[in-house]
Amino acid sequence: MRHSFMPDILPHRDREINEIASIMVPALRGETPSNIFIYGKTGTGKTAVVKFVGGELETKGKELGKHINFVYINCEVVDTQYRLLQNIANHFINEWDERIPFTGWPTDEVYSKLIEKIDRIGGVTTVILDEVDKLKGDEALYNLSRINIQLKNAKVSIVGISNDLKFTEFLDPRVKSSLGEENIIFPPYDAAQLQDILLQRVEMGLKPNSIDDDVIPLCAALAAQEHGDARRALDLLRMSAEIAERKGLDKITKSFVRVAQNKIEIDRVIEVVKTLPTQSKLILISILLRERHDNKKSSNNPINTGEVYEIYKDLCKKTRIDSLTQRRVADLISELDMLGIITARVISKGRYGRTREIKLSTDADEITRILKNDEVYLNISNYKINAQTRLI
DNA sequence: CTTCCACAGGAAGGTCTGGCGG
DNA sequence: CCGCCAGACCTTCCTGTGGAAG
Repeated sequence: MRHSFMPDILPHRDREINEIASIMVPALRGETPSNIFIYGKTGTGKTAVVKFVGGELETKGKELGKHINFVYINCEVVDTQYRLLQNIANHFINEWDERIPFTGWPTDEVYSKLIEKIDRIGGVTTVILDEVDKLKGDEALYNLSRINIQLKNAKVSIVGISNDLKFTEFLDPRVKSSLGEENIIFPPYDAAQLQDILLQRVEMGLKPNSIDDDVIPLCAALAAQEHGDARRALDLLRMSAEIAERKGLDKITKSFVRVAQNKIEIDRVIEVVKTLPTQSKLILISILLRERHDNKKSSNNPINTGEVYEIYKDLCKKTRIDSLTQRRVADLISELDMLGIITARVISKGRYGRTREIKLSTDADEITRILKNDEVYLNISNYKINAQTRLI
């Protein structure tokens, strides 16, 4: 039930599979397929579909005695030109071949070695670049897209996968046109489709009758809200199952899904808060202090940018950390908003100006717990805010 | 209808770091 | 080892603005 598991049947992706297959199929005749660019949000099945089609073509190729190779590279891991070339080259390793070291060679030498290797093997090689947007610099893409010019005996095509629709906008135009010969967009799954995906996995992974009827619709609905992320849907189901198992129960119920959803959310917040840079932490703590002060008085006046900045400045003074300008702090507040740990909405108070209304989007106690052992927080935790929103 | 608050948020430019080619 | 450059991170300066109050 892990999302990394790849089933033989990918529900609701027939159109995409056919489309990609029909673009790639010239490879079976030894021709170069067009380069493809694939877009889609996380958990829309991009990687699964491409790997699936790749696998099918590879076996078909073997039947027909054609050389068809697929090289899968995740650019988040392999993010420089050198390592990209090295990785592709080392994919075609065999016992009499030398391995290209992970550092030390000039880049062009790796490049020519790669050409030599691909040429010797011949046939059609498809390089799949997952998360291409993570690749540093477009030189690598440029070189790779022109590799065919130097090949005598082999063909190379490229499949780029990205979840950033705007990725190509700031790409070298030459790379853009050569990579974007074919564009495919993976739409998000809707709730009904997610249900089918979950049902398929349930059949494979769970005993019959171990699941309440309303569990799958709930998982699907929650994941559909999360831009139709199948990965999220599977995670929810798997975690609910694990929770049930840990409790020694043999039936998954709706309430476990809620717990799982909550846990996923908290885990995310923990991860984000822990890795926040010092200044952002201070800002978050300022909001936290202010919110706590507010609750105590049970007066519920909203927090705005100016207030946060005042508290923040006080905190900086007390901890002898250089304070940033309000302009910068405003940006950091937007950043916290984007990370989903606070919500900051622009409102107008008429005569009394325009500002952003800031709220923690996670429970204040939860955040306090996360920060409990934090170095920055420890120096501050004993401060409170008085009626004039000054730090005491 | 006008005023005017308390910022939002764009533009441009400075500083620092880290990677890279020579 | 050095100079160069991109990109992250900030500052300074700025213009723009929703809507309650007058």
